[in-house]
Amino acid sequence: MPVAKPESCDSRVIAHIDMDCFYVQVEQRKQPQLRGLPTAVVQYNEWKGGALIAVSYEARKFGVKRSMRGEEAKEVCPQIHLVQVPVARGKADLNGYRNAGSEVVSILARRGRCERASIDEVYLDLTDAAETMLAEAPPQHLEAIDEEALKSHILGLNNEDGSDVKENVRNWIHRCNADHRDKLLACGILIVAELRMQVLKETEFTCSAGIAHNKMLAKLASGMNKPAQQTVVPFSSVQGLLNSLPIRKMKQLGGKLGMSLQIDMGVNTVGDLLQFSEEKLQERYGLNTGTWLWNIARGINGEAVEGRLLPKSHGSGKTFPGPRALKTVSAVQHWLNQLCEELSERLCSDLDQNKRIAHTLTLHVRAYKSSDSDSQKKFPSKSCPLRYGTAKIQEDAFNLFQAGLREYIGLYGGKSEGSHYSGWGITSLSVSASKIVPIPSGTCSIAKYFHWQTSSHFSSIQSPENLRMDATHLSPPGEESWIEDTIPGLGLQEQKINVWKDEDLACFPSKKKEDGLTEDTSPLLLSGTQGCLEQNQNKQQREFSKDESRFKSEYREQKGTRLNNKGTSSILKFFKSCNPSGASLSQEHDKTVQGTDAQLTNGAGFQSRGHSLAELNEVEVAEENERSSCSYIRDQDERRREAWSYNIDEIDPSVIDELPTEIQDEIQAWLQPRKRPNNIVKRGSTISHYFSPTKKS
DNA sequence: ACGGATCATACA
DNA sequence: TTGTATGAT
Repeated sequence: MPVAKPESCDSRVIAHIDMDCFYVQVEQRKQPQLRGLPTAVVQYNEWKGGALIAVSYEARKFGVKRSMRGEEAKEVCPQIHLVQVPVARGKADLNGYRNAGSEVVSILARRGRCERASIDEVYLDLTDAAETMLAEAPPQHLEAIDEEALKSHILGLNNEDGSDVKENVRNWIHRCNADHRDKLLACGILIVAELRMQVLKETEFTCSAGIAHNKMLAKLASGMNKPAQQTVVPFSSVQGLLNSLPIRKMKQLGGKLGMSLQIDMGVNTVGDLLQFSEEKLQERYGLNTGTWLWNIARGINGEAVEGRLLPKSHGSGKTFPGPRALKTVSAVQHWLNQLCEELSERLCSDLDQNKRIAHTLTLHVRAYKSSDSDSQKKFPSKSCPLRYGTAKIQEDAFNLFQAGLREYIGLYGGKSEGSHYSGWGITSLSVSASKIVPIPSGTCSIAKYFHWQTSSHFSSIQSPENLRMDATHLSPPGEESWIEDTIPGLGLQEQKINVWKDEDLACFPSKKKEDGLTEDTSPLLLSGTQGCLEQNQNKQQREFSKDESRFKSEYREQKGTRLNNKGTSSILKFFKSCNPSGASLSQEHDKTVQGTDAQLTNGAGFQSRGHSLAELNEVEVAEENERSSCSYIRDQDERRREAWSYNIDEIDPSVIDELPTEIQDEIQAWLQPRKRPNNIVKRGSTISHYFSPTKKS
């Protein structure tokens, strides 16, 4: 998560975009006659009308809530329209929503670094765009302010009784005596309003947004005025906002950690945290979490917006509640096959569209044992190298299950194979694919080279040195050759030639959006004049009094959580965001490579420092690939030093000042490493009980 | 023994 | 590296 005490003078412009009841909107776009009507999306219609997973704002007026059953919803709102989630292979199929989310992301990524935070949320770093606007076309001098921007909510802006709210907003934006931060936020208002209109125009979806100086505040703000509105958090209103904000409303504090703060420390609002010294918080919650909390209390949150448009893993799962628990191995096998089919399909799409390959297959199972003494035991997760091809994934997943089952049952749990009840039941199955890395673009020949030479693991192909050599001395392959050239590289996972049989190649190389699963995702221009956003001025204040007791009962038992920082590479992002061309969603990693030339022209001041920008970019490109392959984060700084071939400690400080600020920040971060080992825990302090009451110590 | 299906990330 | 746990939507 976070850490590192970031600069308290954080003048970034960060936006959090949140789609309004997204699944409902997707369904309403498919069935436009549902627009404006109370609607909910429901899955699994058979039991009590299914569970609601998204509710339109019209339906919310009637008291319909998420996590109601369909029948309950009908009771409070008889005229509600319930739309079922599509089902494929006996399970919910969310592909339509995923694809719709991608449409949105590809639009939002146009104006700055974009991080896909979930299927319907993104973070944007609009700092550069705002600074540019401020320099070239400052809002103060704008005669006309966009209507959508004027509808913004600005926290702390006092609207006197008779005053025209929009006029107040206009004045705030126009204010000439504003400090730099407020001026940047004013630019953010205009940019986000424009982006939201663009999203509406191109996708027919409305969204809400928060605009602030960091992710935490932007996220907080985006939920304050929904739907289809945006909220701004000026620096001057931060502390006032936090002082009365219930602790659980803060992201990451909605669970056990937040409950511990409340019960163990008497912290009810974020403001209450201010009483505690950083040391005190560290003492109780560890160095990283303690520092993070200390910062949060002050509205400080240095987490960077990651430039990531694609998910880092894919999963397919299903639950089998209560009576439907699976009790035979063959039933498990059947469902595993279904799940693996879906997963395989998605992996093929990812490979085809994004040129990425997953390397690890993981199986998660939830099970119960009826009689056994320790029915508390959990079914162990298992993972193995991922082999492409549906049949192989199915085979491997099943093997993982059997391995897990043996452990779970205990060394001797009757061998009731086949179809006899043996005391256990499976209540949840899921398969997932992770460690997804881009196919090294332009490294096909290098892949061959290392293929014979080393025992060839993919990661070795992607070490910075290798990539650098490649980028420097080799030319990119033809469009068609990458497949043959890359496949040998794939053989690195033990299996050899038969990895790609005919069967497997079926989905390749151009498995289009067939399957009928994905609705057509072609952006459609609005027919007619749908020009105005919905005017649902339902000014229901965010009630901060929800289900308070939910956790209190549960919280009697155990431990907490640790929040940590991770390394960031803003340098790469700096160059990325310098590239003005819109990010094609399907090629985000390609862009980092191909963008090299364009980036060369941007870096101006950099070259004079004795290192060609070409070198720098190659290194960064390599590291981008490496980072995506995860598990290298720890060594990143060391690698950087080696790659740059001089000691970071010897950098002349005066040189740093001339670099772009984003890079300055990064270098500062290197100079004073941010992540501290979290292992110092005092005995007898709250933390020990917080972390492991039930088990071994 | 229902909020279901996905995601991300930290820690041991 | 794998496996577990937490948290969010």
